Amino acid sequence: MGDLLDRDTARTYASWFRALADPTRVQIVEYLARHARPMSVGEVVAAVGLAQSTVSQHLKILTEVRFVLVEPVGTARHYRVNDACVGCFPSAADVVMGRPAPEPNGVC
Amino acid sequence: MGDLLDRDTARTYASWFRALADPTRVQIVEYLARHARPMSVGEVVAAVGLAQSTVSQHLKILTEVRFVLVEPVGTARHYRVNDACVGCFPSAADVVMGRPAPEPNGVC
DNA sequence: ATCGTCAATCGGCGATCGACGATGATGAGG
DNA sequence: CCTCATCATCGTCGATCGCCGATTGACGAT
Repeated sequence: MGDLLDRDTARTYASWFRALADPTRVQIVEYLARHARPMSVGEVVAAVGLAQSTVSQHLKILTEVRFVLVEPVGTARHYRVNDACVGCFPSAADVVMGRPAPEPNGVC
Repeated sequence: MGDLLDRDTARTYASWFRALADPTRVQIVEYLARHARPMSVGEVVAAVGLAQSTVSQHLKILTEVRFVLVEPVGTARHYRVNDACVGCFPSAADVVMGRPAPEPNGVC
């Protein structure tokens, strides 16, 4: 076992990339980004044509890494892309250079 | 069913991100990158401390998107990071802007 | 030709994923 | 208070994942 990147750092990187490792989530993110205004779950459901519970799960995964932000509005919840994260989202170059992964919990 | 990013484009993006969506693969890529010279499977096995078959599987996934290149050398096979792909690897900004995903099969 | 080495592939196992329907929680409006 | 609307959560199912040991295949050396 030679010298490797810290397992924790690798895990953090993996969790970032995993957020976009599903085609439906890619579509959801692009959809949220194109319509600049925050969108409700129902709108996303209508867009992707999957069950509401499925969309809710995907949005949960995206918000867990703070790549998507949520704000309660009445009985609805509005989701939008975290513009700060668009820039800080790890790149392949970050991995190759062994840079510390951006912490999803902290400020991006 | 509103206007969405093409499913194929989304799938291609997802396959890119999936390559780095596992901590072991992140470690392997960083390991290959740091030791600039092409490395054999056995060296990677010794580094990560997993079974040879497991490492072989990970390397297969990484080479399928051409993010890692392989070259047969005698009975061994040498793996290295595809430097061209380090720059072309899709970013979160690419997804947000709905840009066409780089084709893993073509020239990066 | 045979043996040893290196790595890909196969089959299996437990864990996780993506999808669904059903249920539960919360807030707005009558 | 009750109802409706919106969304999260739960339980389940089949598919895939990550890992392993064992086998197979390809090559170099004896």
